[in-house]
Amino acid sequence: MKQNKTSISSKCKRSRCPVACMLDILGDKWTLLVVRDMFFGKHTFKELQQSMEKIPSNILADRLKRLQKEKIIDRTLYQERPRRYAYNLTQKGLDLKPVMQSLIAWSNKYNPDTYDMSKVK
Amino acid sequence: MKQNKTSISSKCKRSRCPVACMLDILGDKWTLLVVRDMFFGKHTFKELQQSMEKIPSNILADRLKRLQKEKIIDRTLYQERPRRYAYNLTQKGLDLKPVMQSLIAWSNKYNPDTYDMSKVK
DNA sequence: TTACTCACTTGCAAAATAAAAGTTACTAAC
DNA sequence: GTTAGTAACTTTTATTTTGCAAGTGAGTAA
Repeated sequence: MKQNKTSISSKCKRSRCPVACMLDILGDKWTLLVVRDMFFGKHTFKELQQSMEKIPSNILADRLKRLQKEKIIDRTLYQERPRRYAYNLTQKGLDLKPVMQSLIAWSNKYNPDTYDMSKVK
Repeated sequence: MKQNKTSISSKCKRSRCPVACMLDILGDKWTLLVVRDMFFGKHTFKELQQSMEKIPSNILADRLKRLQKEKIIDRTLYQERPRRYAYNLTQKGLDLKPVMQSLIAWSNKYNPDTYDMSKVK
């Protein structure tokens, strides 16, 4: 047990509120972009690094570790010699789809400059 | 016009992707907690400051300014002498409800330590 | 032997966040 | 009219996180 501030669960950093706990994991500018890319078929470090927002490689490495720790993605060796790894969404990650969809709908509704992503289905 | 990196809209900081643009506004640990509190009837600086995650007052002030700038909330003087202000969700803010709901559902599904928020309807 | 690629890691400056204390406008109590 | 108190912020300073550039290690290909 790490903290005991009148018992906040070990999996919840600030409170037991579902919104707060979700933000403890995904609340930053990059993590959901990595998840988005994986929904769109990007799986390797390089592919993720090349997407248009140009995530710094140290941040990408850090976020991939966090996402693995949270079991939102997993990493598998898909090729020995040379070793190559593929990141994939777990069921927990795939279940973020409704979050992605609603947030995309909101963005499209209020920011006409954003493009259509109807590929996410 | 601020930037012109082969034309990224002035409202989109990193790209025109709806996910990225949403994260440019709401992608941090606190902003959506403020929105959550307003969905639950908190309207004054003090009420927002007192919620259980204990947001630092400078961060709260900053986020309230950003949310106003983005027209997700507005600020009204509800009492002269002494001056008191109330923050309220605009329609744009209210339209974040599906995002909140899906994210709460995801959190509840995968983190059993999070509590029920069925009040958000 | 040299050049190149992928998947990271390291170092350092810049920016954002956190905690505490301070400010302004006003009311209420003594 | 002086002291105490409150709401809504702001300021200061220290700590943490981020961003950029460069570097590393395992392996391939020429």
